[in-house]
Amino acid sequence: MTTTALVWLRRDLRLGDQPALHHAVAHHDVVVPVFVFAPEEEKDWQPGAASRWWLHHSLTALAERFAKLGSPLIVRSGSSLAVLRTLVKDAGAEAVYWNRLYEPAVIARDAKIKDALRADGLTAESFNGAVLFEPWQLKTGAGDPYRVYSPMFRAAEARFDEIRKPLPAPKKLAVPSKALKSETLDALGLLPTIAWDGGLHEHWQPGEKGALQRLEQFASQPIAKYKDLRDQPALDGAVSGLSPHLHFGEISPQQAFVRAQQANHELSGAGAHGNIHHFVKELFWREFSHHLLYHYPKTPTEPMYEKFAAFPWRKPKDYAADLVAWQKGLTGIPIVDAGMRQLWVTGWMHNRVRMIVASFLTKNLLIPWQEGAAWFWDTLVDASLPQNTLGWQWAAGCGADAAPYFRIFNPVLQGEKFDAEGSYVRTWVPELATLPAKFIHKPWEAPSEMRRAAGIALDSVYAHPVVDLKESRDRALAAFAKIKASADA
DNA sequence: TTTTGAGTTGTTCGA
DNA sequence: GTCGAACAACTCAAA
Repeated sequence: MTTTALVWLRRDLRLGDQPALHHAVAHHDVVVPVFVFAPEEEKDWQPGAASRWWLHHSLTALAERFAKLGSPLIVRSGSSLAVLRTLVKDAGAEAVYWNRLYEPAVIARDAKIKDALRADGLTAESFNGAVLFEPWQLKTGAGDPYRVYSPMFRAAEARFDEIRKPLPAPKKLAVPSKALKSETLDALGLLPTIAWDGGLHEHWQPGEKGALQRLEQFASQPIAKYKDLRDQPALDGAVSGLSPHLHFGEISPQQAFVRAQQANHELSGAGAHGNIHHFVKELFWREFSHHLLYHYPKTPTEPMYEKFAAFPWRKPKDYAADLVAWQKGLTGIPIVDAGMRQLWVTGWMHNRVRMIVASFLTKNLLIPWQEGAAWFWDTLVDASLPQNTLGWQWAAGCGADAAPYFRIFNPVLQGEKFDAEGSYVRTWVPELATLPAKFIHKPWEAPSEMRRAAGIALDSVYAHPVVDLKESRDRALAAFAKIKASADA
C-alpha cells in the first residue's frame, strides 16, 4: 500500500537539513512538495517588495531541485487550508508536514490548520526547521523567557550538544502517479513591474546553492577575522551575508553552526577561535529575536517597555520631509546616506550602518522607530519580523537589552571610526568621492575652497544637513528626560 | 525574599 | 592627543 505525504514549504526553501521533508521521505512512499502563496494570511506583515523578489528567485531555484529529484514542486495561491485540503484529496495524501515559523499571525494560522487537518483524519505534524533552540526550550531559573541576551546565550552554550546535526538531503523522490497542477511562479506576481532589481541581481544569488556557497566562502577564511573586521562596512567579505538565506530557510542555523565549529577545528592563527566564537554569538542574536517575538507578540508595533508609550516623538506632519530625506539617503550626513542608498540598491545594509541610521532616525530626527521598521521591512531582502523588531526596539531604547538612552551615536565619529578612509561613503555617495578623508564624514566643515574643488555646491545637502547633530542630540536627551519624569509622576 | 552583579555595538567632558 | 569618569536608573537573572 503506497502512502503519500505533502510537505508544506514556507520559509524553509531547501533540501538539506529539512526536518519536515526528511520525516516525510522516511515515512512515506510518495512525497509532494507544496508552496501555497497566501500573503494576506501574514496580516500586517506581508512580504515587502525586496522580499518578494527574493522569494520568486528562491522558489525558482527550489522548483528546479525538486524537478530533478522526481517530484515537482506544486505552487498554488489561495487560502492555505483550502489549498492543502484540495491537494490532499488530489494526491491521495494521508499526512501533511511542515516546519514551524514564529510570527504571531502565522502561529495562529498554523495552529488552526493543524487542528483542521487532524479533524479531517489526517496526520499533521510540524518540525523545528528554523531555530537552534525552540523559544520554550530556554528559560530562566524562574521559568520565564530571557529578556537579556547574555544569560540567554550562556544557558544555550551549556546545551550546545543538544543542537541537531544537519540532516541529509533526499537523493531522489518517487514520481507521483498523478500529475498535480501547479501555477507558474510568474503568475504569483512577485517580481517588480518596473525594473529596479538590477542591483539585487548583482549582489545576490537566492536559493540553496547560493546560500551554501556563501557559507562555504565565509567559513573557509573570513570567519577567522570576523570579530576584528565585522564592523567595517567597506569590507564586503568580512561578514557572512547569510541573513536573507537564513530568513528564507535556504540554509538552517544548524548548518551555519556546524560549519562554524568545523572552521574552529580547521583554522588557527591570531585569535581565530575568538573570532569564530563571535560569529556563533551572532547566530544567537537571531535566536534571541525569535524567542522574544514568540513570547512578546505585540512588539512588532508596541514598545516592549511600556513607559515608552509616552515618548514624545515628533508628529507625522512635522517629520514627513525628514523621513523622506532619510529614506532617500539625502540627509546630508554621509554615513547615513551611504547606508540608506546601499539599502535601496542592494536590498541590504551592513549591520554597523543599520545601527547608525536607526540611531539617527529615532534620536537625531526623533521619528518613531516604527517608521524605520516599516521602511526596512519593504526594502530589505532579509526583512525578518523578529530581527527587524528586536533591532529597531534596541536602537530606539525601548526593547530587550536596549542601548541606554544616552547612547546616541554620533554619525561623524562612527564614520571616522569604522570607515576611516571613507571608502564606504565614496562607494555609495559618489558626489563626495573626491573629498579628502579628513572631511569625508563632515563635508560641512570642509573649507569652501575644498568643497568647491570637490564639486559640492553651497546649496547641497552636504553643506546643510537636515539637522544639527549637537542640537538634535540635546533634543533627544530632553525627550528621554520627559518619559523619565512622566514615569516618576 | 533579598541581595548582588551585570548589562552588544557610545559620547562627551575635563584633566 | 589621550584617558578615565560621568552619563541614571532600572531590570534581569541567579545566588
